[in-house]
Amino acid sequence: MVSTRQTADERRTAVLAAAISEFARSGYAGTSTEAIATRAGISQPYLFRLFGTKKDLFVATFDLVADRIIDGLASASEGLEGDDALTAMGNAYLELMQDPELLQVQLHGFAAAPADPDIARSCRRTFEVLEAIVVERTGLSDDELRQFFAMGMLINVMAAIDLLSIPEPWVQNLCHVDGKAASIKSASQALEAQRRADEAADQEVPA
Amino acid sequence: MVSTRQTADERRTAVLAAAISEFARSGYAGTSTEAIATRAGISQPYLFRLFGTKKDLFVATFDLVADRIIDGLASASEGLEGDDALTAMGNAYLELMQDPELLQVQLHGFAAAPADPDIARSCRRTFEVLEAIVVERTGLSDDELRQFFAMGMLINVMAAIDLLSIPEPWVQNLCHVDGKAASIKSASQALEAQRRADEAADQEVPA
DNA sequence: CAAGGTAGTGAGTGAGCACTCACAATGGAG
DNA sequence: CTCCATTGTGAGTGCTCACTCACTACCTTG
Repeated sequence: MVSTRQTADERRTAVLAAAISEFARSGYAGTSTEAIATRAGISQPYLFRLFGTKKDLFVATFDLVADRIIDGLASASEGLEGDDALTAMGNAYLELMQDPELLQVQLHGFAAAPADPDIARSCRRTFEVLEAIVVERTGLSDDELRQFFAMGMLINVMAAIDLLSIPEPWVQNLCHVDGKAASIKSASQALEAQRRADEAADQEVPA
Repeated sequence: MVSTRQTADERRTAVLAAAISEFARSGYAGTSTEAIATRAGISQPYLFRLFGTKKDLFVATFDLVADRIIDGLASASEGLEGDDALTAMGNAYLELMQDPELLQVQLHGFAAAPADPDIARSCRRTFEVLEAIVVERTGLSDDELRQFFAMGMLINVMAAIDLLSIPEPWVQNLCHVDGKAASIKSASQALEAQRRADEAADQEVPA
């Protein structure tokens, strides 16, 4: 091993990065702590020393993802207000599809909420904070606010089921969002590339 | 045992009913076949005889849920067109929150898609069929179509994280959909009741 | 260089899981 | 009443998983 020692905090951020990738793919119940530890380059016992419990790690991962998304929207709309802030935030959320892992982790959190009150709490908190910042920046009406969040959830799902890489016409109807076809197209290519990489990785493990 | 023998098909529908409940709560990876078999009142080996594989059972469950949702929208909008069909379908989807299990299964399917191409295929097929029927009945533009689906995904997530039972003001902003506060309110009460029943069930098992 | 705290792991452990096999009960057809 | 196909199960099997314990390697401070 060439690697030297790191501080616990450095390791924690490395573990969280690995956890985002693994949880994004397989969700809370479907991901093993072993897989995360291996990807992070540490032993599995040390992962437990750093995070205590698989659930604690999942909640920490989910919260980190939420913070990143919130920061993304906040910084994209910095200094703007009204419709300008709205379109800036919409574009920012759309660009998250280029790194679909964040959206997939969020979706897995939502899905896991019925089975675990701690996860449910984190989900609600995410919504609450997002709602507050969107309202503050855009002054949206309830109806528009709801539509904004709804579009976000649709984007989450489209990232999860990889709709953008499907060339059929009914997908086109759903996906050229607000004339932002260009940004979605590039997101599509990034998605496809990652999908391929993931499949390659899947082949390797069983071999 | 008082129970008499049933045909395999009767058992299969009983198993699917049990699977909807269990998968809704804990998702594909988080649900054990044992739990489903017990709830369906059969032994676990027989479940495998009836469905072959856990994944086959999950896909069958997901497809059944999709069919129910599709049938619900289709029958609600029967003989209507344009805006009438649209609001009828919207209301029908909203009413699904009274039985949130269907929406939760759907969400778990979407979340599980990145990890499994068979599940992903089922998810896309669901979208494709829904898109076709909504377009046919309502003649919606791409933009409106997208908004309709987006609202559906938001409702899925709201059902999963149990937003309706939260009395805080920021939730009110999101939830009194299109003046249909009444229908959402009643859905909320149904949700809360089930939530309580589930928690009671959770207490019993460990005891 | 000694001491002590922090980073890090090898080797488990008990429980739970998907799935199997050999076998039993049941009911209808002849 | 007797076959026999179909329904149904008890008792595993091998594997994976979350989590633990006892221990070592390293670095800093005095």
